[in-house]
Amino acid sequence: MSVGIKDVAVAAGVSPATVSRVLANRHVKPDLRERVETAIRLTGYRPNLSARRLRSQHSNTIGLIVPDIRNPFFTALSRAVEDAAYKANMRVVLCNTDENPSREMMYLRLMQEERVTGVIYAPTRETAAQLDRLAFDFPVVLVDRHGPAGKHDSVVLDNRQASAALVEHLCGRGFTHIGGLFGNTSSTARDRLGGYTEAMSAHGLAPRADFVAPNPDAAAVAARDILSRKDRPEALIASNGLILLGVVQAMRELGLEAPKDIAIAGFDNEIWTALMGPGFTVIEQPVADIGHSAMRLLFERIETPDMAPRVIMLSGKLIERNSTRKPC
Amino acid sequence: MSVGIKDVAVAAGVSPATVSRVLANRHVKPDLRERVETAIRLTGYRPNLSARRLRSQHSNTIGLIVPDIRNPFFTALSRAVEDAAYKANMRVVLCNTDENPSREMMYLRLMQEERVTGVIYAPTRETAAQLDRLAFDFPVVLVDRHGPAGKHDSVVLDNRQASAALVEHLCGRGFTHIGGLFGNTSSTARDRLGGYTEAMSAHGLAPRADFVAPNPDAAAVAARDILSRKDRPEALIASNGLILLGVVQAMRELGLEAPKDIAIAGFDNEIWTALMGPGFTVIEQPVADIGHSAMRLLFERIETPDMAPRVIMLSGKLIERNSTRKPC
DNA sequence: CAGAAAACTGAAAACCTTTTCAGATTGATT
DNA sequence: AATCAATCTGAAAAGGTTTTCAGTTTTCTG
Repeated sequence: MSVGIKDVAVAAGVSPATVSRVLANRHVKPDLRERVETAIRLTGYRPNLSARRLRSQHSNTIGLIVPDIRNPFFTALSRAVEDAAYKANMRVVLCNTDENPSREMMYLRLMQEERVTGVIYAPTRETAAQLDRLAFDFPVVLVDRHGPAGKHDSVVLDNRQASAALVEHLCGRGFTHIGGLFGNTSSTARDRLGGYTEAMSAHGLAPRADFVAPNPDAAAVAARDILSRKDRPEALIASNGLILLGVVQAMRELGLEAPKDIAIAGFDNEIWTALMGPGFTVIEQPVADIGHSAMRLLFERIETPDMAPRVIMLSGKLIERNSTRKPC
Repeated sequence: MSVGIKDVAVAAGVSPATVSRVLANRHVKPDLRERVETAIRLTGYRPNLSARRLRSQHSNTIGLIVPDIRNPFFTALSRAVEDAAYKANMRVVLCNTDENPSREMMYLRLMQEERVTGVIYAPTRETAAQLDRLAFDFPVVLVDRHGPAGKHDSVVLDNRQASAALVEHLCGRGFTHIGGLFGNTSSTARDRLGGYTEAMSAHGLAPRADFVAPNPDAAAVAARDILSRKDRPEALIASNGLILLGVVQAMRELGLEAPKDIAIAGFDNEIWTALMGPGFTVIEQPVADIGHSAMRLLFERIETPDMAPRVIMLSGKLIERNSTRKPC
């Protein structure tokens, strides 16, 4: 029914092996090659990737495992990964874990069954912690989040530095009572917390951090609480774009405005951060760069499996907007 | 090296066929099944999906072809599709076309080679137009956009109605000079234009439509022009979320505010539309529903290949916010 | 309890390629 | 012109599973 390499071979008066070689661009004499190529065109042959993968033992597939593609950071990441992948003639299969360790495990198992060439993966802290106990048959590059101390290839933002930069910025503008609202699932949130705490201490200020599931709704609930406290902070740092959104929502509900009632700073330079209200001060992540770097690391790891693990740390860029202006 | 079904068979003292049957949950006597299952556990066997696909001739893979995953509508759609897919034990491979017909063709060809079970696809108008000349070996469900008159399974918003609802709403609030900024690549934008034009005419009003590539930057450029005209409209409709974003950006640059200087309405109920400025009046699309319906259609088509094509048309929901309040 | 039907199992074929191996051809070198 | 190396080609094996076919065991029926 479907036309295979054999049919092409017959049509071209040649052996299947030769057709295969033409397809793989190996040396076959011009006249034969010619005949095969027209035969391919005539028969409308399309290779069967399953067969090809089975025999050649590599899948041309990379897995992308992220918490939730709806987080704009991961959306942009996935786009970068997909572009790089298809340029290298690879497919991307997409997996959302919802920060759920058991979903993570099931997807990792799936990647194994799929015999993927490699995986790009943003693990929860829980799974990341036992990452070296897990042994994979494929290279894994962690992205946005790291595993146990430098044991795995990874591409992350310099989160401590970025977080500290936010604190510096707020201090520079005269704020001293600076709160932070951090995600509770990722190493990234932890690192941002670390940078925040250190920088606060360095300025002799008392850190005051809260933790929350990294989604707008949960963040809004927490933010409502923080913003309603008697000792409401003068400034609040949100540890990612979704949490920032929750904070903004809570402020709206409480009728508060930045920077008049409280200064706000966060992560992820989503379009709306520039367009909404006063404009929000954020750390911009080089997300396309993160994606491309991850793919590069992956390819290099495939090339040279025994290389020592590498951690690429990219720096964020502080984008100052009016949400952190000191109200006169 | 890798443990296969044969190794399991040996370990269990049984034939490979039996192992296969256990795996596929077919009738095999309890004691054998037991032995096989422990053998599987002991050996750490993981099926090889390529081999399985090659032999069984179905791939458990569905392709998702969208213009750009970064468009939040398609992000949400992909999430819905992925959820449904993995529930049905299928993988999703993701393809971004950038509204580029040649990329569309290459991805469709790829889907063919991948022998996918089916494809969910948001085509450009250009490719959609010749969709019945293309013959695929797999079922295709169009989503968000339709092909030539009801010839293909598809799930779309009732775009004409939704667009008309926006016009009605604006008329009801006393606006008469209502402009529209529409995308220029999709059937959807066309339909929204149609609804807009009709509804305007029905009210004896003159439609005034502009067209633009459906991304924020292009939309901002066009919007700057529209908003700077001497006869700037009293109200402006943006035909999707990205274009709405461009409009908002242009307004900000020009120092205009909704609804004071101009009323704004659009499509896609992104979080920011509720949170930004006055709150933006939009048509909310039941995007998760669209994704699930598409998957359902796909599965039913696989089940019953000869069924007549079906078009599911879902209605949008008008969400009134203050961007369309009549300024006193 | 015999015979028929049903359920179960294993050997081997099949799925479609790529790859290996060996043979054949070509081209270069003496 | 003969030899050697290099290049090219085809036959056949291999990759890991499912499926078919046929044979065996069990269950059911009368």
